[in-house]
Amino acid sequence: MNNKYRSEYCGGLNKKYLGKKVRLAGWIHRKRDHGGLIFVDLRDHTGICQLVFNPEKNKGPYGIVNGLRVESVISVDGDVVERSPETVNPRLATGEIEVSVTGIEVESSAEVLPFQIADEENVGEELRLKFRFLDLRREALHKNIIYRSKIINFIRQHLSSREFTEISTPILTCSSPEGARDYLVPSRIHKGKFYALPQAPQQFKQLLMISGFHRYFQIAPCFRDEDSRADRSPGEFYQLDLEMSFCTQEDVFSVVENLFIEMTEQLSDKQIMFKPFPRFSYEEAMNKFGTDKPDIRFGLEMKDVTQVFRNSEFKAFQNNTSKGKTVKALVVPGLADSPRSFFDKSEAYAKELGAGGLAYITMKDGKLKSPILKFFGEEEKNQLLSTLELKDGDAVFFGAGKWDKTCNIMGLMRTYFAKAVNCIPQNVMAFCWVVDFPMYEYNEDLKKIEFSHNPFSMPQGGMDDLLNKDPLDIKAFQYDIVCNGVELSSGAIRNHKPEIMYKAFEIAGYKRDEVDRNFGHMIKAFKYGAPPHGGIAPGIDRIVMLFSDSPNIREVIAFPMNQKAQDLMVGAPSEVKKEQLKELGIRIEDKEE
RNA sequence: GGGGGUGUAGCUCAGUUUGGUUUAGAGCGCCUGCCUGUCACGCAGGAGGUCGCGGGUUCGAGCCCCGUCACUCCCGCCA
Repeated sequence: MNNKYRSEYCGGLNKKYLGKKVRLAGWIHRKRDHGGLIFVDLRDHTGICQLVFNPEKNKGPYGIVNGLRVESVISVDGDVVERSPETVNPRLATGEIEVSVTGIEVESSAEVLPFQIADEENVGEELRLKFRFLDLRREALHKNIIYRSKIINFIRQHLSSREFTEISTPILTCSSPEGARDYLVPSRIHKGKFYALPQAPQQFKQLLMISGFHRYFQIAPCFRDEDSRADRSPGEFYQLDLEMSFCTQEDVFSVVENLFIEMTEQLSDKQIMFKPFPRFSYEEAMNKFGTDKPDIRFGLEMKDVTQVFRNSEFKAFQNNTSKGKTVKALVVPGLADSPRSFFDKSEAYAKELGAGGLAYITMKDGKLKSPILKFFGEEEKNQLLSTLELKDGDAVFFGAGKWDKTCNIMGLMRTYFAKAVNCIPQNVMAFCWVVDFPMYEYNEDLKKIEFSHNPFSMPQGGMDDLLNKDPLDIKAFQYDIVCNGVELSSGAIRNHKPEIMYKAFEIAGYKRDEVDRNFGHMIKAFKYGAPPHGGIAPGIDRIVMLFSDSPNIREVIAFPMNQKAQDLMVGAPSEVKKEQLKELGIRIEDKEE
């Protein structure tokens, strides 16, 4: 690094350099002009160092820096000198010394910036995205991107030393009928035909297992043309895609748990709440937490009280005790004394989520209190008390209706109350596995049975289950890993047996020739000797988000798109020249309503 | 496609409750001047506004009403 621009980095200077001549290069972070003396905080990627420009000692450099704005790029020569004790800045790593400048070279003089780099003040996202190269200079974002690099580097080293081979898979591939909307790329050579960008390297990684690669991973770009969320960037994102051959579900769990535990311990100061990671069946997760991505940093588990109201006079509950319906209770300590307005507000939120209402009972001085209590018989009250184990100060909220919808709503209320009573611990990682996902689900709109996840997952009972069980009761070797209520990934042990695959597709309404047409290359591959295999693909962006406590996925991506899948900096997507379209055989239809 | 929030100086915001203080304010930034120990330097002065856009109500609209656009959060969607 000793070249014409610099001999040292700004952040590395200290008393050891006293008396030495150094050359530094970087950005003018701040400038303090005292008339007869100018201080400059010079910033490079390692930190900040104070430069002093004194016109009595070196008139030239003083005059030049005097005319520069912040964020201009300079290279300076100077002497490292000790600061007098009263001028030491303990907040700066280099605060004991400063560089008395003897020469300066202006590499780039900066215009007035659209927003300030040195300030931490919030700037509107639109402007930040438009000037992303400036936003990336700011400490918060800069730090995140470096952290992301560290995480990815850790993953590479960890997996490479554990028999995993990193292999790239195609970006231009072919559209598949399942799943998300594809991004299409027109073919010039084959007019009217299209490549698709991969939604995930799913098929390729399975083919790699068939190719005998034992264990594969990749930091894989994935493309899905779906709408964004705070934790879901539009268009493109990255997965840690991994797959293992001759493995069971346990083997995958072991590798992934190990990875996340070591990553957390080595790259963060966060505590892992539960080791090994707890496991919940899909059904259990729904029943206790009302979601398939439970946040287990806090308790507040839901309890099922359907049986209590089987013969109740209270019809609002009794009507929801038949098959497929449920009555759920959520006990929240410390809310019994809340004002009426709190309960009203909570109910309003529940209704927003689609609940009919939000009945509640409070427990105070050993007595139950509630507007609905008069509808309950003595036996019901006793059963409730024993089921819910109510303590003084508790409030219990009820939800009743169809099982999945009610679980869902009460699950969201659980999070709502957790925030209300402020019982979510910070700086912890609560990982868990959700297992035993159903193989199929019933689509109410289309009145048909569909795959609930990946069609290539192995049904737990194999061919036997497919032949003999109610499809909706069949479980798959399909699992999710969840942390702090964020779904990091889905994974599965795959179905490597063609006959079971045809049968699985048949149940979802695909005829044999349809399967051959859409997935023929996969089936064919499975016929030439396929090892049992399985894997998982945690989202890199979400991992970095969790580790860096970022509220938003754009905070961990160097050049993200906005909510409408536009890159405001380069202006993508953009129109293209007529000639380009013509070459591709594409004509744009007039926009019409 | 649907629902919520936001939109006022280059940036971050106040002003909107209850329409009427004149020339719509503040901090930061910017420009000019002063300043040799600051580190968010300080001091003095100055420039900078289609109050997102369009329409309406009114004697009068940044403020009320309708529409629209942009950004954002959520639902749908994302095996």
